[in-house]
Amino acid sequence: MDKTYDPKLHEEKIYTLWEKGGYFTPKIDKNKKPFTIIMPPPNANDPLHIGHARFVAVEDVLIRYHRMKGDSTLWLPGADHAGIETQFVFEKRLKEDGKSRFDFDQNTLYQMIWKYVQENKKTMEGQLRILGASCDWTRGKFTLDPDIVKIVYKTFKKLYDNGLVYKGNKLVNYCTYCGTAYSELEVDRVEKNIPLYYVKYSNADGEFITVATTRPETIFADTHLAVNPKDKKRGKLIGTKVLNPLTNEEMEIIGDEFVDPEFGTGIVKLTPAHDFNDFEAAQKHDLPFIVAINQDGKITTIGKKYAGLTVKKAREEVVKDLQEKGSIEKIDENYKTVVGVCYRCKNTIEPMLSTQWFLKVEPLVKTAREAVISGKIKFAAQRFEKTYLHWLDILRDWNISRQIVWGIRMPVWYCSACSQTIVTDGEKPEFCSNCQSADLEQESYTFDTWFSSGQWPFATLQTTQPGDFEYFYPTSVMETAYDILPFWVMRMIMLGLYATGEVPFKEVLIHGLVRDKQGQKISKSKGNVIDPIVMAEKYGSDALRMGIVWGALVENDISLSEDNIRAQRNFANKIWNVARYITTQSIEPRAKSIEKSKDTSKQDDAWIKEELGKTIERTTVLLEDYRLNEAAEEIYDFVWHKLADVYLEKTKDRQSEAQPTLLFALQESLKLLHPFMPFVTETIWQTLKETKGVEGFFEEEALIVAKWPEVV
RNA sequence: GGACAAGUAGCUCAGUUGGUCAGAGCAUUCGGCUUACAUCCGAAAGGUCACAGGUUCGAGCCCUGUCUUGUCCACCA
Repeated sequence: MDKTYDPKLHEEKIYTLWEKGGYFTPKIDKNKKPFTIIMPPPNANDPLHIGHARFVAVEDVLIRYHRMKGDSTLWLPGADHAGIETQFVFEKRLKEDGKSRFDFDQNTLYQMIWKYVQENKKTMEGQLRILGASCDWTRGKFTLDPDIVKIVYKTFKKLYDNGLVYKGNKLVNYCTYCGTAYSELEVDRVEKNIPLYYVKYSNADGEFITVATTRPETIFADTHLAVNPKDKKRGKLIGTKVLNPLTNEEMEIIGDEFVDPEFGTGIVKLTPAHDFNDFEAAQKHDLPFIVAINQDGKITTIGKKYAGLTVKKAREEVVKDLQEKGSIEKIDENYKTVVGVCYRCKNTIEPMLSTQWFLKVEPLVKTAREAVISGKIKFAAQRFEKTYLHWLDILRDWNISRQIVWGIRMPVWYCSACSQTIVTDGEKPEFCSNCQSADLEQESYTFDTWFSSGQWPFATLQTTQPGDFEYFYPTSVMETAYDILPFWVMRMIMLGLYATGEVPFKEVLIHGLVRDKQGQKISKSKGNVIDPIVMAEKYGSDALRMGIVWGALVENDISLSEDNIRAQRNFANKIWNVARYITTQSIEPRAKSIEKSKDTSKQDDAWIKEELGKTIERTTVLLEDYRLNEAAEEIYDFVWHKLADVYLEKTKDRQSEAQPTLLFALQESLKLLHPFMPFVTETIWQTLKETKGVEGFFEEEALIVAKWPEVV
């Protein structure tokens, strides 16, 4: 054994040993308990980042622990095509080459992205191996695998047939830069300083009222104003008419309680096609929906002289014109308001009237709520239960269609002859079910990525091996970051329950974010990125993983510093040297040894065994409780400060006699530490197996499948 | 405007139902190249556990209020 442990010499070999040994692939055994984690499939558009390393660290600990406990343990890996995310990344690359997505047709673009994603997927899987993920590659799935897609289609058809999916022309959150509609979850709210314009609206008699608005550029499309009917001052305006300051068309003032008399001037201009409040009010009062802004973010032809201008430009022009007419009473330049921006490109989201596919969430929300309240699904950290229920409360019908290329195209066909809509489970119908025409065209929209990944737990297990679904579903733990709780966890629960009648997982373990040394969020722009692969190469995967787990409770954010990782590298070296000492030192009594009393020796032996027992007991309890950081500290403390610092030192002059105890303590320590630091522990195990003089120890063929220690 | 966290040694964090709970790692100081490891060993220093009340025989741990920080939610033009 070398003087220091060098991860580079061992990690790759050890991983190959595991993978070739088939240890990651569980056998379905009715006499054993299954333990299943479906890996949150990393996006196949970028290399892994430090956040991925955290889920690997946490999930692999659980997986290896359960495997050693003897459960039929499945960790199912995957890759996510990550719809808009990937297209966004890919378009950036196109832009670097001076191209855009509009230079290609739908199929060509799809093929190009496909190729790009396949390469990334390979990289990503290689990185998971570097990190030591003991997942079952024979069951690996990709979200665009044909059999997965088939299941997504099936679920969609079922939802459609049950009346839970509908196509509707509604107000949606539309990003004119990404060129697609989103659900409300993809909209970020940011506070912006936007001027509030006070615009005068005159009536035929020359009297005027003032309306406050942040969006003067849509004034030409407005047909109504609104006040609160309970508003004593302005209620009497209801039914009266004023003139549109831009078009001079008559506008009626209606009454609706959504208007806050205290805000602005207590009078609101209604733009039903571009504002959620106004949309609702317009539906109630049967008002017209006039589209003022196109999906390309420019003013429509209705805007006449403003037509074709961007929203920003149009606003300037309109304000200028209104000012010339003397219609602007004042401008509050310091007004701050919250506007929706695209979570991806950060540009302003335009509420737009658009025909999209929606999922009725109400019945799904009901069962999803029930599953958690009844305890069928538990959150390891209870506080997230509240967050989850809150999300369910505010959920609206889910827009599941996206106007992007990269994704699963919706299995919907339109008849060119009679415009019949036909939904299938994937196959193109031969004829129109209504008029028998064969002239059918497929919907160009793709599914929201989360619609398919929401089906991931059952879709994967239904397409891996026969019997998998029956045996491994519902899965044991869903371990993922808190920022995708509403996007993913909530949807998996809703869709899992709908499609299978069972919960997709019994427990949700939420982990926090990885931050930098100062607790700052990690981002490329801040330049504080920690590359997990670089860290693994520098200090070893074990050190990285232990460093991550060590930091804080799983559910809390951790501040990761290189110091932290280095400390764990040192620890890996420590246990390596303990093994080195025990097996390579002369076990003959030292010349200068002092005779110790039998009693003292016995006491020392009993002490280390007792400490070991306590460590095993505590570690096991802590692991069951997902308190990985404490479990890690427990083992660290035993190995370093009890076994090495104390017992090993105390027995130096009687090593021969203490050898069985030393070997036993080392063996059990390796087992305890293995889930956290799999490479160094397995390396030692494999080395010691070959070593003479350790008969009766390290007998299992590999540590990864050695039996978890029990207290004797 | 709500919700949820967190405020404990210089730094990053543990402290599970109130009674060796005042801890760990890193950093610091002092002394050691002791034949497993200098990626090391030995020793030390360092906190009125945000603040103010309260419950209790006893409170970082429970209750009330305040302050600070962070995150999330929210259709007020």
